[in-house]
Amino acid sequence: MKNKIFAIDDERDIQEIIKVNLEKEGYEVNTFSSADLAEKHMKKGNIPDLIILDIMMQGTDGYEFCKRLKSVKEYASIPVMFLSAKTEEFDKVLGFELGGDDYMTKPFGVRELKARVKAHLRRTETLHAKETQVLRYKGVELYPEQYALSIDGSSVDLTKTEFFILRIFLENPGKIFSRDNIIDSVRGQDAYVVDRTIDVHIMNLRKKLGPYKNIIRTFSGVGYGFKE
Amino acid sequence: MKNKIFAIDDERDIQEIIKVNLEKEGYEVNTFSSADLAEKHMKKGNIPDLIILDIMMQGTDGYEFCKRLKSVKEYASIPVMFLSAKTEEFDKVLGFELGGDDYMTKPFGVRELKARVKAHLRRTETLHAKETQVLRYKGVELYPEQYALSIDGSSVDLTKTEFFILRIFLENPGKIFSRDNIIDSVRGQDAYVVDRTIDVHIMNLRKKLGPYKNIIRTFSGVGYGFKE
DNA sequence: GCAATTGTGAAGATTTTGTTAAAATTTCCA
DNA sequence: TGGAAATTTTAACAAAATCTTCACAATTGC
Repeated sequence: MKNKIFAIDDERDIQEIIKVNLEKEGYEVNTFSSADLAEKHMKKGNIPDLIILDIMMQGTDGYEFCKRLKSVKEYASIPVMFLSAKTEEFDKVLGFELGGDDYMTKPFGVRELKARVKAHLRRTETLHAKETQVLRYKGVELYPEQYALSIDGSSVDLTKTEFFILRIFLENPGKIFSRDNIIDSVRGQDAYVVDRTIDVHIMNLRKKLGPYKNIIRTFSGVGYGFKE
Repeated sequence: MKNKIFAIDDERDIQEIIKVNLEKEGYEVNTFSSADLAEKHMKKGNIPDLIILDIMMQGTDGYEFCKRLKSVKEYASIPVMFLSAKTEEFDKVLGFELGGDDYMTKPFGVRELKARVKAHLRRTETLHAKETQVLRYKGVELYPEQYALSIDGSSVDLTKTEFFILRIFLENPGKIFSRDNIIDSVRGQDAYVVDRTIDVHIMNLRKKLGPYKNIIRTFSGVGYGFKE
């Protein structure tokens, strides 16, 4: 999923440079000419993954906005990169003191900006919990990451081959696979086995599927498939 | 608890400036004149919370060191701040590409350095808190900060390799790791060992797990994993 | 009904893993 | 720094798990 970035700066040119370049990197970029506008947008439930923030602006200035942001638990973990014409060390230190995560000075290099943005997002993405994928049909659940099958909640062990066969079925409901198709996707293109071998795997799979054994259907003369 | 910082730079003066100023802030600072020395220290179990890294050095240079660090799961989350006389945008971008988290150019302002260090530690501390937590499953308790394992209350010594393997299992319950996955997270990306080597580590681990040896399950043709 | 196709149990072949001991490497300590 | 101890890695073989085949029974489709 695309990472969302807010660029808050009262100069249209800067907004454009940031937007164009970061979108080229595959980010979704929203630009705002003031912190107040950005804040309004966030209150509507539009939460960015990173904020690029000018300091001197009409209305709420960057420092103030950052400080406010970091005091709200929901927003505190969003990285804030200051981007300002203020080059004094004092200004930078203040930015960090108020909770900022980075500080770049104008004029800035686009490539450095992109690199820094990427670095911050890299660091935060581990925080975002990864959800495990599941292939499900009724009480049958297959967890690709875990090579595991659960039938009505209780787990069943599969062999590697059984796992791959069941997976191509669940990934392609309705599709019928010939025995060649099946063995190809499980063992690679140039593996040859006797047809009866696949039948045996199917049989073993059906045994393990218990009450759901009929989700694997036989199409005489054609092959096997999963059909609801 | 004090945050530990490694400052790696071949100039004694720089080392001193960093050490003195950051210690004033309450950090524990270790200085090294080469990345190789720092790495040796880390292998002994001395893990910093942040690394300040020069680029041009004798032996392994900063870029190379950073890249290697980020490829080892154990070290990947440690923030790396480059501190270099190389001011070209290209150099900065490269630093970030290799997994760096920040880049300051020499000469640098001490106050800005302190502010940036603080910002990085602020960001990682929540993550870090989780990392030093005890990993527990039934009577098995793993203490990440001391390579120690306790089984039903009595402590068992683990070797470093055993510790890391057990840890990735306990951190990812249900997930299955191939032998390559395992050795990669323990030794870094481009380490090659024979498959049977991992089996031996697993066997030794199981012996030490005593009554809980079966929490490490074998998935034939796939790898190993921890499953409740 | 009959030929073709599929289901099934068990035996055999193959692959994968477990285990031991010894070699190579690293770490530790005097 | 040298050498002992600890650790990691490897090789060789045993054991286990998995896959494949075969023979024949059961089923399907015309």
